[in-house]
Amino acid sequence: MKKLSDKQQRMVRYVDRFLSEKGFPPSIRDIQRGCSISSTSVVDYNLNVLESRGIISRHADISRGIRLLNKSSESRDVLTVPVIGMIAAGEPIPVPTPDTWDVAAVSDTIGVPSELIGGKRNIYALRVKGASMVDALINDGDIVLMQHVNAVENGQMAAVWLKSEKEVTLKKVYVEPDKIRLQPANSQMQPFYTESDNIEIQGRVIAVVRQVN
Amino acid sequence: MKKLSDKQQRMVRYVDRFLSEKGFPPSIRDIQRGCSISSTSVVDYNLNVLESRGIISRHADISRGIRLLNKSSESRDVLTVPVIGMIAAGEPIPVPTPDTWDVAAVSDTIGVPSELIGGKRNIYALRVKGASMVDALINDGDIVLMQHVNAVENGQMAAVWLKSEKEVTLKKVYVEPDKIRLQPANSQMQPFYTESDNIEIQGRVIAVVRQVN
DNA sequence: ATATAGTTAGAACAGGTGTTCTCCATTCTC
DNA sequence: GAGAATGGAGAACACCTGTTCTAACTATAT
Repeated sequence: MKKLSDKQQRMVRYVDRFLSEKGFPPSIRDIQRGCSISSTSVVDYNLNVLESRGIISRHADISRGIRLLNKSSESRDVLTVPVIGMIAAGEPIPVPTPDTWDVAAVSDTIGVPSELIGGKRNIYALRVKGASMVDALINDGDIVLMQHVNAVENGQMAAVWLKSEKEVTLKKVYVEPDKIRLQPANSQMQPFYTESDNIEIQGRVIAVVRQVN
Repeated sequence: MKKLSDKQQRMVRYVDRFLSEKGFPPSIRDIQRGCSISSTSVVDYNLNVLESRGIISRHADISRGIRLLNKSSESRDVLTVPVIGMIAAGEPIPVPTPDTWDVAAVSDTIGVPSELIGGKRNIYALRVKGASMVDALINDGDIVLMQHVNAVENGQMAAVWLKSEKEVTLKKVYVEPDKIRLQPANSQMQPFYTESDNIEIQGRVIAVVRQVN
């Protein structure tokens, strides 16, 4: 990939700054003035070069129809997800209540890029306590992003409450004839089988975030 | 505060959707068509109402000069981190170059809440390929946030290149008399010892992000 | 009913803005 | 040096688009 000319780099920076300061893209004549370019056709020419390199996208005949690509362009905002409690092997996980969504009632929150959540609803977070989830490749202190659901599709990772064992575990859930197969995320580990009426789906695992040290 | 009319609510939703889908604001005639409004002057009229209520801001005589206000307060900062390659057991990890930070050169990026990074510099991301890192509780497909450094403090998790084994591994690094101890994150696993001149620190692990399913 | 504020319709105007055309300058290749 | 490739200048055109004007239509209160 050939390097961008000095002028083209200035233009990209200008568009970026303009966009974040004003909230809408610059017109060609804005770029012309902002980058001290003598003619609109020069701007047009270089914008076409930038588009052919996939750095921006343009929309013909649309004012300010410039868009910076490569910028995780879609909803690059952070959602604030409440960390409503701990998850450990020996106890059921906390369940979100209407109260939980009150800003005041939650002591801890975590910022999450909205792309990780992808529009899902009923999202909350739990902090993992203890090393009982290592077979799900989840460590002590990790944050698990959960979606509050009562059932999951085959193969989805879920927080499962084992009634007779009085234990919660994070496993991929497969419904098989007459029984349930709980498969650890670590494929080197053995699956676990149990009766369908021994389990209770407490939530679906959306993502795991671990901050090291 | 008086309630917004049905039409005004539709307009706000339309602007929001348009903005996140296209990356630039709609024109008045876009809104007119999108909300099935009969006249541009009606759009103009209601936009003025919305502006006087502080819901949007407009810029006179500027095409598509509409901006949604309440969004800025919610979107805390996300850093866009380049995903510059893969990390696998058998090969050295890609190292960031000045080129890598070029907007054009990076194909993939990930949004990360700035709190995860905490002001650190030289951050990049790698996608994990293969299951060779399970003893670091890292799965195939996980994203590893790295900091480009040449040395780490005792006990910090690092990407270590083992020269004689020709292998990269993610371990906690401890300097001991005459040798180096590489400790897996999974405390149930055994540490690995090697000579100090057999290793090369390629970067420090900042965080791990796993998106499930 | 009358008045008033709020809202809508339709059209036209004027400036903003993307586009394009022609000519020119520089650099590189052969 | 001829020619191609790249980049630039200036102007003009045509459409996009914000704005404005007039007239009419609701709704509510007087």
